Amino acid sequence: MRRDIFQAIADPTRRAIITIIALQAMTPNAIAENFNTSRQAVSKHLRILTECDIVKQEQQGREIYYTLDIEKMKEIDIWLDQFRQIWETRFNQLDDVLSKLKNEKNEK
Amino acid sequence: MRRDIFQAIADPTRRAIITIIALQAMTPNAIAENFNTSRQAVSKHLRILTECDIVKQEQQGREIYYTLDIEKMKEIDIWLDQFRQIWETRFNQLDDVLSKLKNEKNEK
DNA sequence: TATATGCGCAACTAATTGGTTTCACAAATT
DNA sequence: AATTTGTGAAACCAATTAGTTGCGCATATA
Repeated sequence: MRRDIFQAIADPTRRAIITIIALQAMTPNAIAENFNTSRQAVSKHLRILTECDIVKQEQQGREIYYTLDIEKMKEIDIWLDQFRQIWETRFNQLDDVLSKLKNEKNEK
Repeated sequence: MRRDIFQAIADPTRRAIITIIALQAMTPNAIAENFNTSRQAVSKHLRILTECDIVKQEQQGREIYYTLDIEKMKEIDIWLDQFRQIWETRFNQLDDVLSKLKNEKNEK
């Protein structure tokens, strides 16, 4: 089974869970109450997120609090870098076009 | 079937295809030659990427050139914004700690 | 005109997914 | 001590996935 950050964020329910536990630690029950899913379904997603190694858990009595390991999100950011380079290149090209137009105007 | 950008980048083969056609337009055959996959497998991935609406195609005779619609990648970037806010907050908190330490030093 | 090439697509397969129902167990509450 | 609550996990299911093989069709080449 593929267990990486891209697999983790592929499912919309999982993305919602990620968004919630990014801000505060939460129990599976509390997460399930936040949107239309059963506790068990949330539990399964949390298991997958754990296997993807992007959540931390802390036991308090019989409750287990899950939080997102936010730093792990940077891996996606890093993958996006390759496009950012192109975005910037295009921007620079647009910049070139603009300065050319400016020069042509000045030369008149 | 879920057909969004997150589904598009969930598969590693698809991520490789995305990376290749981000830089230059390519035919399915040419893409397949670049890594260990059959032409048909690539074709199926291109179909999914098309359904996810992140590729453009241009027919030239019997060849079809596929390119990435790079702008669509920004959707991922936008989703990451929520974490970027937290990253920055943490950075600012670290900043606060540092300036406090500095002040304490000065007070001695 | 006959053959080779590039492609999409349908049919099939094994594996994976996302969900449910049911259970067991530990911790809290009565 | 009995009951309720919070949880993980197993068994099951329908749907989806990622790949293969084989086909048909249009375009290029001989």
